[in-house]
Amino acid sequence: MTTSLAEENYLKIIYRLCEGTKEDISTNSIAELTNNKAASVTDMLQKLAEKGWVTYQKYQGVRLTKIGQNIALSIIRKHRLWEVFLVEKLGYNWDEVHEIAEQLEHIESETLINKLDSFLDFPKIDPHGDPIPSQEGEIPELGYLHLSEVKLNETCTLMGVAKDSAVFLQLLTKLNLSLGAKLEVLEINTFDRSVSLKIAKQEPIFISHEVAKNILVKV
Amino acid sequence: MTTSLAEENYLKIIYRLCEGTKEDISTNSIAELTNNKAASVTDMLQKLAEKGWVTYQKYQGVRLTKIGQNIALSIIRKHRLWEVFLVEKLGYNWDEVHEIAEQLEHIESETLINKLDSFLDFPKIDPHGDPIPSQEGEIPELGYLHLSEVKLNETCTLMGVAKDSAVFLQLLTKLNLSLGAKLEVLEINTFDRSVSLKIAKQEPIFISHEVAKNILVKV
DNA sequence: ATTAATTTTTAGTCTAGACTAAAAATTAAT
DNA sequence: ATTAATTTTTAGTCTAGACTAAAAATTAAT
Repeated sequence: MTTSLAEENYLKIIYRLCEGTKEDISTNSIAELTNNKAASVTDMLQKLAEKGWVTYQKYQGVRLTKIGQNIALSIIRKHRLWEVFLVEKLGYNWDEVHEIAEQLEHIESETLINKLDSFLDFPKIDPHGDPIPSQEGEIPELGYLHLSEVKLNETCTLMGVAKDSAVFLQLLTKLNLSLGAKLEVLEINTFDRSVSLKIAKQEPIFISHEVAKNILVKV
Repeated sequence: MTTSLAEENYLKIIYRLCEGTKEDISTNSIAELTNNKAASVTDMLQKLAEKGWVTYQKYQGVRLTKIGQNIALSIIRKHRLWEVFLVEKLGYNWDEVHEIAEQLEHIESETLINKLDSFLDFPKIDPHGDPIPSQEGEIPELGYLHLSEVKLNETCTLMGVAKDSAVFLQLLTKLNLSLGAKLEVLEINTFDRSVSLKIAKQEPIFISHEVAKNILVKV
């Protein structure tokens, strides 16, 4: 069965919302991320349920079925592989690739994405540190922590980001925070949970809790 | 102004029909290539005229305006650059890339296509020998002949094809006819205008007029 | 346990881009 | 120069996927 562009976007967003919660997903939360009104979401959920890609009960929220998950994972796989291509081969920065990959992820060709995978030498993570699902939909659990969870005086390595909006990524770049950076938590302010950080041999920098929450690290 | 997928496909096809004729383009000819009904085409032509991309007079046919031409050329540029990418970088054969490029040509990003161009080292022709329009919409006139126009005993070089359906390209591949091949016209049969050909040092081969017509050569 | 607030769904519209059937214009044939 | 055949357009529908406003269900607050 084929999927329309709109359907693919819904599935992708529902997948994202399902991650990290066992709860059913609310209509409103989907509406927010798709930039649609709740009524439009209800409409689409009924169609997706009809096609067997989500389980949906009126007023009770929605979850992806196994098939729905696989569709979502294949879109995420495409999105992340294209991001690697854009950064590695075309020389884009990590904050510039999201919108273009949002378009490329909908190109439909099984062979294309596998040839691309091979051309890129089977990368395991995208330019933001997010894992790339395999062709079978396996996605390695990397077990990263949020920088905001790291304890005082511990050291860790920056492995990825939990958000890839351009402004956030540009801020990290400005602060010299890039994938692989070695970090040491020098200070955690109890008042606002802002963090003072040392990056390798540089002068300490200062980041808000909001930023720390969206940085993924390995201790 | 932005262009929808449907609009882009119409402009591309109108461009193709405009090439090689000074006549206005008929509704039916567009309907045939877009796989739509004539009534749907009329509808769209009115919209395109409204937007200033074609000049259209009821019952009198249609032509692209300068703006319409530029849009069409930018789509063709994208199509052909992606084809080069698919063949050169991902290892596709020339008969496998058309459908995928039909999707990729609609990806919208000025920077993307220029970075791709540079990554591919500014190719001048696509894998079928078709010229790639420049960013400014310049398209070099290559002045190729159809193989069917070459005279008896003349030699020429295969520079491109006038059609890129998979079956046609597969036939050429089977006959060992590829870009750059040196050809000699050994015989032209007056009955059906079929042609006997010598390729470099190989045994002569035999092709129909239909095939000869769709092969582009430089004498 | 009601009532109020919030969330979700239903009912009814709208637009792009397709369609069919019928009408109108053009072109071809006598 | 009419008439017949062909092409094109108009008028009216349909579907996907959005919307608003109102109704219904759920959750929160007394």
